[in-house]
Amino acid sequence: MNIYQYINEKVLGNTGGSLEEVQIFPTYRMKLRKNEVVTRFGQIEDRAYFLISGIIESAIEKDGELKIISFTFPNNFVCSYTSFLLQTPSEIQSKAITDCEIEYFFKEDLEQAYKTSIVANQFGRYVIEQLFISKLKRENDFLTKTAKEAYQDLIKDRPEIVQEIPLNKIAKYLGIQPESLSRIRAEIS
Amino acid sequence: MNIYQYINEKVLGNTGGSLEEVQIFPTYRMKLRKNEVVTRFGQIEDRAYFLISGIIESAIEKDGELKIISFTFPNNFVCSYTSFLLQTPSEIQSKAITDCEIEYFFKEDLEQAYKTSIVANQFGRYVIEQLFISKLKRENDFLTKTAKEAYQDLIKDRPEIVQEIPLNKIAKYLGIQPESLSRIRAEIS
DNA sequence: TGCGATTTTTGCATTTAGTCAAAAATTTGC
DNA sequence: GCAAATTTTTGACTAAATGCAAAAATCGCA
Repeated sequence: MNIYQYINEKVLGNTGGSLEEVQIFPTYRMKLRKNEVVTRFGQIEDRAYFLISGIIESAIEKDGELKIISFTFPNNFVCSYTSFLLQTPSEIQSKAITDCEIEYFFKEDLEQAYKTSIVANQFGRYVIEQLFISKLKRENDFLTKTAKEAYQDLIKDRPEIVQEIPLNKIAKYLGIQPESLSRIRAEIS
Repeated sequence: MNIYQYINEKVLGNTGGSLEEVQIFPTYRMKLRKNEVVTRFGQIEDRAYFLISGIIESAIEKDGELKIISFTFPNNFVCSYTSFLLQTPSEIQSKAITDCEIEYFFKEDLEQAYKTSIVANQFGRYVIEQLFISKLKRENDFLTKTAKEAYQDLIKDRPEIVQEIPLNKIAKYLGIQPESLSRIRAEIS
């Protein structure tokens, strides 16, 4: 899937047909090698990326340690959103953790599209709605689950993460240390 | 401030002028007494609320205990967003913790406006963008701060919460027990 | 003003997660 | 296929937060 297909299917709910209506801004493609950084700390984000293939991790940094806020799988967007939206320095770093293929577009072109296109606005709204819902779920998890419950639910709800991502990264995503996750795993089995 | 003024100023960036363009759907008003519930667990949300005056808390429930996800102050929206967006049963309960005055509108009217109005789409996008940014900040807090740091930063960054909200609710917002917050306070002073 | 309800604090035993160090297991690149 | 690098596990100890119970302080309002 590419961005235009995403808009056509996910945003507009079409199951095929012409993609003319959804070409609301130009898009570009690039490939990333494993470990290549997509968006850097301190940088002002002027693009948003759509993941065609591969996996990207997004992390924040505290006292020299990385804390992971998300793993992005294909057919989803990845971006330093706060930086993109407010044009502030990014506190998020996104890195390819496998070879990736991505499609991207520029904030400037998006803003231009927003001025005249309802579809563009529906697109921007839809993407942020989905992201917001995922963050609400995450807040819920932090408030209500022990690390053990969170890990068990991750196995159930997001098996792709447990299968594809090393445990030390999963720990940093759950907000605990790798040693703690290792002990939780020992306890479970 | 009311919803139309919010759209005119915050979404469109106007500093005055006619409100004709921003009357994209009908709005309604109501008053709430302290402790009155706005949105209930299990209910499918068909409205979104804009707080004119007062304070509203939104909470989720786990093992009979409430965990607070937000305190809403005037000139902000409050809603069971996941329920509103996906039309699923609400996992969030919102309650007036002071007497409140609120303005609200119906999802149906919003959806209708989305079909034809760019301003409506810009409005929906803007509101969710702001909420998303606030949840990103909260995720950052959960991942990087100890309870003590979180409380100290709350005093600095959101003094209105520390001033207006009882400590047991603040604790449940920070993800800790009231006893723990009490000990943190004792330690600080 | 005073009394009951609520909120906040304190004490103590327990649980959970963190830290640091090092061993074991696994993966990666040549 | 093997050595180096990385990831995962284990051990001993420490720090942080919880649960429960009860006392102290504060609030609401009649």
